[in-house]
Amino acid sequence: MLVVDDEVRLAETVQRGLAAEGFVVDVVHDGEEALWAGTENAYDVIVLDLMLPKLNGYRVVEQLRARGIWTPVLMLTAKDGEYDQADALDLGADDYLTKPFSFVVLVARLRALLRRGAPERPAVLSAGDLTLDPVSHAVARGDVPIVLTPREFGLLEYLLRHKGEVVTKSEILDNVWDSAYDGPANVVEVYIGYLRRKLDTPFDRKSIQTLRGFGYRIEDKG
Amino acid sequence: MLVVDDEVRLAETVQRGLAAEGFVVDVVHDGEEALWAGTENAYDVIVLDLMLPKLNGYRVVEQLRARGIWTPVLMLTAKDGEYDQADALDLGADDYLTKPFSFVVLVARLRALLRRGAPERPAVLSAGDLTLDPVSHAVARGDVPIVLTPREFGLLEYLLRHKGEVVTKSEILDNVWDSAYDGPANVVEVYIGYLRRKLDTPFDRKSIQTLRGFGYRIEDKG
DNA sequence: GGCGATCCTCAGCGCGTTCTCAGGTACGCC
DNA sequence: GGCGTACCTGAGAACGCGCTGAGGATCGCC
Repeated sequence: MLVVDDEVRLAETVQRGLAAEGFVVDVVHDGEEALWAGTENAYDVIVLDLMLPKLNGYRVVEQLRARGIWTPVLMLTAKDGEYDQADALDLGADDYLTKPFSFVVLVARLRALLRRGAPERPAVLSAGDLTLDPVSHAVARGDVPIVLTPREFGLLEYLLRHKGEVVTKSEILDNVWDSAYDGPANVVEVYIGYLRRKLDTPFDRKSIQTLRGFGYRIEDKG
Repeated sequence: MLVVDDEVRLAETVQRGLAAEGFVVDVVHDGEEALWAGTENAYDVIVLDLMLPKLNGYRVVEQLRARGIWTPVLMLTAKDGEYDQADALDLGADDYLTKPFSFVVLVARLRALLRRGAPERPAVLSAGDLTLDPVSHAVARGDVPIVLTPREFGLLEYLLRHKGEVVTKSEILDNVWDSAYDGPANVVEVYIGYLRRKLDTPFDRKSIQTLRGFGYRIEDKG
């Protein structure tokens, strides 16, 4: 468990109390340390103050989620406005607690979070061992990350969202390219070519099938 | 999308968040309104609190299902006892989420529901063990996929859409070939030949029958 | 300004698809 | 069985789709 709070004494108190409850607790005091610690270690839960030096709690959660880290986060907030709570939840926090809080409530909420386990990740698109995470903009073949340009990413995302279906070149142009675009449809072929090069070498796969006269299709088996 | 919750502020927060995700959201605050709204409108998904004035969530789902309305329902429950969740699913809910929930989880679950509910593809055409899926442009004899050219595919699709009927060559020319085509009607014979070769070998079938002087017919038994 | 990354255009080529044609085959009728 | 006609099929030519490499335009960054 990780506790992040810039009020050193409060953090230490919480740490001692949680240790007494049987938790193993790391403590850091600013947003950058929190991000680093949260990225490097597989905590089961993170207690995160909203007001932090260097990087506030919002940004820490945002960054963690963007990196594909879905450790449950309990947000501590000194304010109690509706917006702050909503913002926290929007950004991917799983629960929040308004300061000042009672220690037993904190423990109860933490236990609840642990019981629920890590939240289900937002849908990750996939085809075989090829994965695409729309949230973190990450693409990988198995464990090997693949770097795509924005256009390539958009094209692959569209194909994966229509996995198993045939998509025509004009459908692709309508949905992946700007509506103002009216150049030759040949761009699609070019970008399919780029994608194939990145997705299939050196993996020796044929991710994207051409159906001559119809369009393209990406299959579930990848 | 319909959100039903008697906690007005929470409902509004959820509405705002979902709107930001691109959903169109109606909100009501008690069970009777929910039932009415759910009956009158064809929502793609309903988010339903369990504890509601007038008619609780269980009853709403029950009533909706009894009326033949199978809109996917995600149930929100403040309790987290095993029984409640099981009850919700028994009564016809499609998923549940325990309060408090994180927003990203809600969105992820909703997307999952929409994905699950959506795949109602248009009917797959078939004749015996021969299948043709207009969406994926896939043709198969049993489990064995068959690759067809666009012209062959169009011809087979037309025959299957008139399964059991006799279609004349001129009908085929009018509907499968471009209207500008005015060459010899012999092309139809040629393509029937291509199809037979691909569909019947090595399967030893006679998919397409010739009715001399009238045209062709494809039977249900394939 | 130079440089790299990204996006797009263009022309050439390979090859799959489409269609034509001619000759062979099978059906139906007398 | 013989004949006419409708249908089938193999070969090959013409066409056009899709792939690719080269290169220009634009933009952000050092």
